[in-house]
Amino acid sequence: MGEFARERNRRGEGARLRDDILAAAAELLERTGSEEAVTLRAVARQVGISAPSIYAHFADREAIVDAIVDGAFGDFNAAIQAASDAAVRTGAGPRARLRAGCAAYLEFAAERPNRYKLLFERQDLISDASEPVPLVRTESFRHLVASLQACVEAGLSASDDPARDATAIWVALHGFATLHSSLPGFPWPGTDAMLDRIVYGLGQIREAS
Amino acid sequence: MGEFARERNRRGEGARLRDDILAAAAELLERTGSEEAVTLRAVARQVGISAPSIYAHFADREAIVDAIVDGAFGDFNAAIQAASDAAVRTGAGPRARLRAGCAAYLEFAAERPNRYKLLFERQDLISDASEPVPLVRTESFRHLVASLQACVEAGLSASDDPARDATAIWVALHGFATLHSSLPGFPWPGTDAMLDRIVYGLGQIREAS
DNA sequence: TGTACATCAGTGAACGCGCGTTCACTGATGTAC
DNA sequence: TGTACATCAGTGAACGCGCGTTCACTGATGTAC
Repeated sequence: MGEFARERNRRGEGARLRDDILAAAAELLERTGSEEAVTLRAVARQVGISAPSIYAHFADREAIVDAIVDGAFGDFNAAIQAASDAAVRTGAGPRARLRAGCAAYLEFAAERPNRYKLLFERQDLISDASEPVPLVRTESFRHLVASLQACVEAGLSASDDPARDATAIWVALHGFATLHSSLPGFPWPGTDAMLDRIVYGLGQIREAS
Repeated sequence: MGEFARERNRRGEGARLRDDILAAAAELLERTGSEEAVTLRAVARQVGISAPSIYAHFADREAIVDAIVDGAFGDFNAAIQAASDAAVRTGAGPRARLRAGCAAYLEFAAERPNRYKLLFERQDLISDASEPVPLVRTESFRHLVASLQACVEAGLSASDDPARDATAIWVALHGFATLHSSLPGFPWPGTDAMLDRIVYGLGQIREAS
């Protein structure tokens, strides 16, 4: 993944280049913050190969970005699931578990802001309204709904519509995540305080007594 | 603003071209949803002039986008202020006034989604953290804080930190506005119900009795 | 063990495209005399 | 009232750039015999 010469793969290991291309493209995207910056030639430069070599592994430029998006959703879901599971392992109740998942959401977005933006801000998603959304893209939302539902069942939330209130939590998390990284000059309240208001206020949950 | 021939301005009216260029660029941006689509040549085609003619009115490509952003913030602030004023005129209290402003926020974003995105999603805002933010860009937020503060003073909100809770309302509005237009295929709850949850849940306001 | 050869993992040059920007220019329009 | 001319509102050709993509190719590597 250096900028210069690169050793040719041994025979049978050509597929390794595919991973190098993806890693370079992801790095390029995270660094520049622009999907347009992921050009075949820029990726090739980053990997240390010639541009046409990419065609052995990806049909076109769009295929690279698609692969990054799929990988990003996988990482994103895994991070949230891991935080939620960790909370359960330490004996946390439904309320703390819900909050832990939401905290992981914000943490992922804060650590890889441009990768996060790729998940929900791709404008070509608009035209895809006809075909069904891949499950991997809604996994974390379904997890959020289930977490809030568990709070309701445990008598911790007064929500009469967990799907609606989970949606409200999601849009607030998304708004905070994107604005917080886009406008660092804004006088932001602390992330913990914001998280409390978003999770408890929108989840209709009584705060810790 | 047609795609073809265009009558030359009379002498002394050359500045009219500036307005035509801005209108064409704004239309182009709203239609394509991409800031990159606002190229000098595309704008020139839209207006019906040659590309170099633009240099008589704008220093470079960036200057056009900057002018659009300033105009968009002006329109945005005016829409929110107008809705808030209209509520006051019909005898609404602080709670209804706050909600009316937030409703206008979502309405503006729903009607001109790409123009709205330009306000808070420009990546070059990141590097501007050093210089102060123009007042026009924070006007609506200050209006939101004041509206929530008025609710607190009227005993309608239990908020102990209106600035923090106004920020929470803002990020939720922003998240809903952007996601709602980006993901039309998502099973969105009604906008009114979402608005109630966002404004009352995050503003710590008792719902209408 | 040696060698011809098929295959793999790429390369380098070239194409046409749209872009921002520059430069010298043109032709209509108003104005000084 | 007539006319020379300065100015205004643009134009058209050209530049170099990076891009996606194609095409014919090359040279190392493993394998069949």
